[in-house]
Amino acid sequence: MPSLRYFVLGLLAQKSMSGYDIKCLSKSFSWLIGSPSTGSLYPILRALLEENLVTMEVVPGLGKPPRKIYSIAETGTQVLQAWIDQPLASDAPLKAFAMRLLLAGSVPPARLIAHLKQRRVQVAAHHAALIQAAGTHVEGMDLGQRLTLEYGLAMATAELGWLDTALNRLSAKPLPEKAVQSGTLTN
Amino acid sequence: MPSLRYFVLGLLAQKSMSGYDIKCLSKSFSWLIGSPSTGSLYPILRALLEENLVTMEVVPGLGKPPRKIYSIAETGTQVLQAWIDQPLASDAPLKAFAMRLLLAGSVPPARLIAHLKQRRVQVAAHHAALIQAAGTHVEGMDLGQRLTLEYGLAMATAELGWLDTALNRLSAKPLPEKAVQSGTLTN
DNA sequence: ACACTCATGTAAGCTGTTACATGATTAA
DNA sequence: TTAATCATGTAACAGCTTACATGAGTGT
Repeated sequence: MPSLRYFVLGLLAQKSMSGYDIKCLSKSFSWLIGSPSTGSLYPILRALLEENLVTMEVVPGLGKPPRKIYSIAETGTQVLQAWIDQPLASDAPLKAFAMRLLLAGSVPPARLIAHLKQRRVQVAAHHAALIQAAGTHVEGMDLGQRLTLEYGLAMATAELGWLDTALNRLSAKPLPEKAVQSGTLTN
Repeated sequence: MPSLRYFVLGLLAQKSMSGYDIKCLSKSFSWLIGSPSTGSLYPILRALLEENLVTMEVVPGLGKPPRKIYSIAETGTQVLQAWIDQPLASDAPLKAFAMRLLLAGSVPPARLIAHLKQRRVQVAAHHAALIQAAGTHVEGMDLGQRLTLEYGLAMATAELGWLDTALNRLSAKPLPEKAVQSGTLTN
């Protein structure tokens, strides 16, 4: 589960980059994923290099500090694939899913669709659990619990909606399952 | 930033409970918040007790193991308030917001509204940043980046929508007199 | 007989952050 | 000259998880 390690490896699979580049790129998605600190990023890069999962080339900067450009190696792609192939835990947080989503380019289309479908099942389960929680003990719930429940439902509904549209776009055939009403996510 | 510590304290502010109760309750919201492991929960409870932020009473179980019921102490409410009063960081993850939302019962209405407004501003900023990222370099983006961007936009839009409805509901009813006395509430 | 829920706790370890340290280049 | 961006790195530590350990009752 050292997810950052594989996340970095995955980014290098998309494109050869320096540690600094990785920081900048992940900052764009920091709301979902959070960007790694230098204290974790650089040691990870060195470890990946020592294990021969990546290669490194020093590119002297033109009026800038020299940059260490890392590229994924053959062993690295295999290790990455093995990591991506194992499904996410059912209680995986949004962050873990978003991390894998960002690596979609390294995933064969069929597997990508499988991942999204699996996520759909898990989010639907959490959605159902929240609805059930709302039904069983609404009486004894305080303001915080009620607000959080609503918030969770809104988020889950939105995610289900997005997953459905994304799946429709990515796959030619229509979904056999009943589509979720997505009126709540319009704005 | 030992958020779990204050989260536990906050739950005890809502209602006196045992460690086990806290685990069960937070499991209901585990998708958003994640439920603390025993390895963190029980040591936290002991620490809170030793610092006199909570009190403890052993209730012998009837045909069940005895339970240790923790209640918040006066010092605890003060410490909790001080923690809640400081605003969330602008890059605070969804999880951090949901944690505070669950403690809404301990927050005076005016402050709760201020928190939601502040969150709205931050989510709107991230939403705008994603849109801008989409505009500036759509060309050079791979599948993963495009999907993650869409996903982030869908989530941010949904959250903004929920925040707006929640704010409308919360600010509608309670204001017979002037509820606003400090300028920090407005945003 | 076996496994599960209720209920507590500890020890070792992993993952990641904070804060520091370096140094060159460019803009106010 | 002061600060900011680019670019790399380390050491100390915080925070949390995993896995283990205990034990009574309850269900199959």
